[in-house]
Amino acid sequence: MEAAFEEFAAKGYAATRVEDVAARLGITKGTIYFYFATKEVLFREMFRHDSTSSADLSTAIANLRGSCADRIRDLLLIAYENTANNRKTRELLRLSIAEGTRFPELVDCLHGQFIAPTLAALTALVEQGVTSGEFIQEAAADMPGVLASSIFQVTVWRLMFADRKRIDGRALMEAHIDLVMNGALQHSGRAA
Amino acid sequence: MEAAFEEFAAKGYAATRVEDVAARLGITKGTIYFYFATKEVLFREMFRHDSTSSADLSTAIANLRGSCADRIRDLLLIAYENTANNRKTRELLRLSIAEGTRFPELVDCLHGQFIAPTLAALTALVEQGVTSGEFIQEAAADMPGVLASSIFQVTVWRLMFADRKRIDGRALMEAHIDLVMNGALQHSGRAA
Amino acid sequence: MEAAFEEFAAKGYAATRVEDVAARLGITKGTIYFYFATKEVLFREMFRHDSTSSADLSTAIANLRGSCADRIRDLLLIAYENTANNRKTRELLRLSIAEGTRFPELVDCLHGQFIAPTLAALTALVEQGVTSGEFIQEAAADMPGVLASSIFQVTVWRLMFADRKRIDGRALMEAHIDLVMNGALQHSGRAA
Amino acid sequence: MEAAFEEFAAKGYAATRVEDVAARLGITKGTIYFYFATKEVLFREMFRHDSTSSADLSTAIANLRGSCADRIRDLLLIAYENTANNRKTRELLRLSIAEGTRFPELVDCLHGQFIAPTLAALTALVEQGVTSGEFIQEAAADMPGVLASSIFQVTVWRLMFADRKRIDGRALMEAHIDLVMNGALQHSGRAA
DNA sequence: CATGAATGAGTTTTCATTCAT
DNA sequence: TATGAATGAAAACTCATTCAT
Repeated sequence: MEAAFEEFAAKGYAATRVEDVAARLGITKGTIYFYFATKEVLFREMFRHDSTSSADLSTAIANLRGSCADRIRDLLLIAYENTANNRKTRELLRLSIAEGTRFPELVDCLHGQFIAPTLAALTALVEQGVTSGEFIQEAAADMPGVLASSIFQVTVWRLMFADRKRIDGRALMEAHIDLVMNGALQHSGRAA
Repeated sequence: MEAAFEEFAAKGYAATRVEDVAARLGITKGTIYFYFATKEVLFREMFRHDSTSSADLSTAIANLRGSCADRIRDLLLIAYENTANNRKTRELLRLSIAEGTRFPELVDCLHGQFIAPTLAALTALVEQGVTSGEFIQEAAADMPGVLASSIFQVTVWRLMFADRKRIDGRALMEAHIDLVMNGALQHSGRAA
Repeated sequence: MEAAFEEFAAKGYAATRVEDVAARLGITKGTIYFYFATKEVLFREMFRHDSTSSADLSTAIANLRGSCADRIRDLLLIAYENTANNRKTRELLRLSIAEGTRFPELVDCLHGQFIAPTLAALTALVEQGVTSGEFIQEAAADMPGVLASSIFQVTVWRLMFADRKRIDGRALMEAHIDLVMNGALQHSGRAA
Repeated sequence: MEAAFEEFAAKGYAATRVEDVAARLGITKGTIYFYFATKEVLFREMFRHDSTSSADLSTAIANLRGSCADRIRDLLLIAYENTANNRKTRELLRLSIAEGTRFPELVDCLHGQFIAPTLAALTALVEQGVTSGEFIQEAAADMPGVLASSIFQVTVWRLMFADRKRIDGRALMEAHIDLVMNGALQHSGRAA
């Protein structure tokens, strides 16, 4: 019965009433308590369930083809679709930010499911690119973090503004990747 | 009495008790209600007060010197200090994400105070850079958004992990700016 | 659970605590709120229930026998028993007077249940009496109102003085009817 | 400062806030407490003041002229103007009915000021009329009460319905007096 | 005299939780 | 399994009352 997700996502942990979750399912409070000992347990299990059930990246990563830059681009776009552009993941991030102080393990769970694997894959690809001479040496250490940043940006933007201020997430992702790869400065010799 | 900020930031709107806010000030509930009609009013006024009172960027922007790239770098570092690296602003962002559905005007207030001015200043600087030939034409449209993304990233990271997973925000900011300016690819001719 | 009547009748709307009503039933506050959304709803439903549930006059009216004067007398005595001499109705009138400004629909409800039907029945009987020549023409218009007045008087008297100043309601009713029918003046020719 | 009357009359004792009374005077709560020890004292003094300050009937009674029937009619009309048709007295009656259980002395105060004197004067006039042969013997005992009843009726009607259901109080009073004096039955010989 | 700030006991209302059926 | 009634602890909010200024 993890459509409890809808309620918690919409109102937050404290403001959600167990009865609301039940009502959404057309059942009564009592039934919820038959399956979950407390509201907190319900929240935890919902969160764990929803953050675990998502498609994992490993197969996608294995199927990447092309230059490192290409594979990074594709990986980021996949990650984008799975997180910033995926309502469920986005709302889990909202809950992580909102209730993170109260439920740190859940935040770490989300980290382990989405953030860590993505950063790890990026790190691997970047290292390959440096080894193969595709990327400059100095960029290696920070590239994974820098590349991932627009995913956070788009996610937060959507959580904050919903439909009030639209943003073309995919275009921003692509522009971001492009700039990080090629740079914005006119002169082509390396500067800074 | 806007140290109500501490309580709301720590526990969120719904989970904060008016009495806790009072206790933090060494006064009683009744006194809070003498000044604020309801808990909601207290929250709104706290939020508005704290998001308005912050130092504005305008003077900082006026004092920027150097090339466009230099000024952008300095502007972003200033913005970083005022937002991702400023506890109050960071927590306001947490509240915006957590309670944004319930209080959209507050989210928009925060946007008007921090996000919009920063993006506007970045846009102006980028345009200057394009006009002066410092930046390539194609980068212009997306650079402001792309440049700002690491601020979101660092903010969200800190909100989620607090001290559990440290991040060197400033270093990431600088690496991000550097990469966006120069690019990561080895070959110096423009690609993609 | 309309023994909430007792509490509201005894103390008025504002001075009655939901907890008192619960205590009278040997249950707790929460249970009251399980059945009634607010104290106001509880009051409204109690009032409506108690003013509606009372025995209606229609059958009693149908069974009246004798001259118009006799039937009027009997009708008034029945009305007296149902209102001035009926604790529940009396207290509903108290609440109507006390809380009428706040709950005008309830006052009108009481009017529709008790006052209007009684006045209508009286009017019908008086008209019959005039048609049949039993009553003088000039008395017709005002008789219903005049006849009913002692019911108000006795009710108000009891509400004000309870047992501190006793009043023989029925005797006063009968004397009232008798006087209205026959007049108090010695000379038997019609005067003024 | 007995315009506290307005507040208590409008909302009843329990629902009136001391602050409302102060606000009506453009002063603050504290000032009220400078003059009156408690809300209850304020209410009592207001009630006593307003029920005492009214014009007394004694001089009016002394000035009555004409037959007993005429003097009774005039007395009742004067009483009507002073009570049923006088907003202040009417509202005091509302308070007597509403808060009578809590403040019985006030009810008795109102009785002593308005009801008892009127009934006493009526009783005296009726006795004169019986002695002089103007009224029939049998009517004597109940006439005062019966005559006064329409005053109660009109008062209660106005308290309950305000402007929602108008009533011509004076016409009803006069019709009532007329009927009690002359009777409604066609045949002029004494019946019942 | 008058006020405005402060209080704290009390009241309405909410809701997680229990449990007999 | 599921429910609906019931609870009680807690939270929002109210307001009579106090009192230093």
